[in-house]
Amino acid sequence: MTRGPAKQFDTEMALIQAMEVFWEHGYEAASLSQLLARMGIGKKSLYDTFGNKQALFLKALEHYAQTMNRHIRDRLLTQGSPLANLEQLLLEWQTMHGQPGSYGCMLGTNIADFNTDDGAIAKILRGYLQQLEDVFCTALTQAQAAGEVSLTANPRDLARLLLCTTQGMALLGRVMEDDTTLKGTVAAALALLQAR
Amino acid sequence: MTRGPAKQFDTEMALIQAMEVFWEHGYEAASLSQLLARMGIGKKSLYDTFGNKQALFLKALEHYAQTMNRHIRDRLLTQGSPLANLEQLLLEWQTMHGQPGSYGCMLGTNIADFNTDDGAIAKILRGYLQQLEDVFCTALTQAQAAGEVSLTANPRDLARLLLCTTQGMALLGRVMEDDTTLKGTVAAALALLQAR
DNA sequence: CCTAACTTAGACCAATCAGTCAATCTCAAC
DNA sequence: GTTGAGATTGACTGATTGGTCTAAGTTAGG
Repeated sequence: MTRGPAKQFDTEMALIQAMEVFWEHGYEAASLSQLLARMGIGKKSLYDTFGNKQALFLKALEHYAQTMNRHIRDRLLTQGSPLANLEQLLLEWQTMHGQPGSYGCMLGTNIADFNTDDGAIAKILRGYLQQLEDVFCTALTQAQAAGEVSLTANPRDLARLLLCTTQGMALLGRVMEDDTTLKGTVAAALALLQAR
Repeated sequence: MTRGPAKQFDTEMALIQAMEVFWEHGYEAASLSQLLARMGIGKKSLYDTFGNKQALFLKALEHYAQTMNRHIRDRLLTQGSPLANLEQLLLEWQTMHGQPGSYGCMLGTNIADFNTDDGAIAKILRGYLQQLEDVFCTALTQAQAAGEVSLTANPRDLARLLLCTTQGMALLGRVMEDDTTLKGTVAAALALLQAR
């Protein structure tokens, strides 16, 4: 089939390294030199393999979103009490983004770089956020069915609230010194959800 | 006292223009050319008047934070029902950040550019966010005193939840096409606060 | 073995970045 | 009116940006 030598690097591994740089710094602030250094490959290899910076970013973003959304879906839509699953997820989110050196959520971090005007990429970001909202909504509906959340609450709106809150948590986690803010946030959210 | 001609531009006006650019694009992405164009002044004038890009940003950030924090304080800690005041504020926030072309909150937008490692600026951002949390906490305590919010709720944690949620709203407003997400978020938040 | 397809390293490109400086201009104080 | 401090303009700096391209190296297929 193909002639010549094989690639000297693992494509998927390099993509993950690139994802980490974009995650940490955002699209604009992630320079090619940083990307190349972390990926451990040459400039030409990057352009031959991934196209250009934006194409690489899109692949990295897709990898991040699919991984995270699947993880959250698995955590929420599993056996056991829906509300307890949600509680587990929020506590995990609090721990993950509350520790120093947290980079927040890659979706949120990059929203600043691609506002509504950048049609294409903004649309992709919206899609992933919508997926997240849908998972939350499904979980909340199940919690209502299980009698764990009041039936008077609108699960769709509640899911939107959860989306905003979790994104805000990830964002603030980037700048906060300790996990006080996030711990309080999760405690209050759980208290509100459980009280009826 | 001073000799020579007066400045040909209004310093405070120029600062506000600069603030808008930083607000829209964030610190890193706001280029000097954009700043100069919007401020309508020459490069030398900028450096003579404000120091450098970072000093200009700090002044712009301070102006933004003081204006916004004072506005929110005025809205919340005024006469009338504390909970109704909070409701008014959330609806205003929803309207402001739900419309297309919204730039979100300047604090949140710039968190991505200055993570915990950038000690000085991160500290300033934390300070302004803390002020916001404190105002929320005071308002919630008043709402409890007025019997509008359950006494079992922890006002400090509730304030932290409000902080994360409002920052998340401003962030998502940057990328969302319509105000559906934000409207739902506010509706759910108000329902949870009022239910009791 | 030998060649052609493929990869790689690094020189190179124009554009832009933040920031500086010298020359010019303007006007208030004396 | 003269003078000189302050303001303005635009050319200029070195570094860095994302991206291209040439030349050399490597290895599989015939």
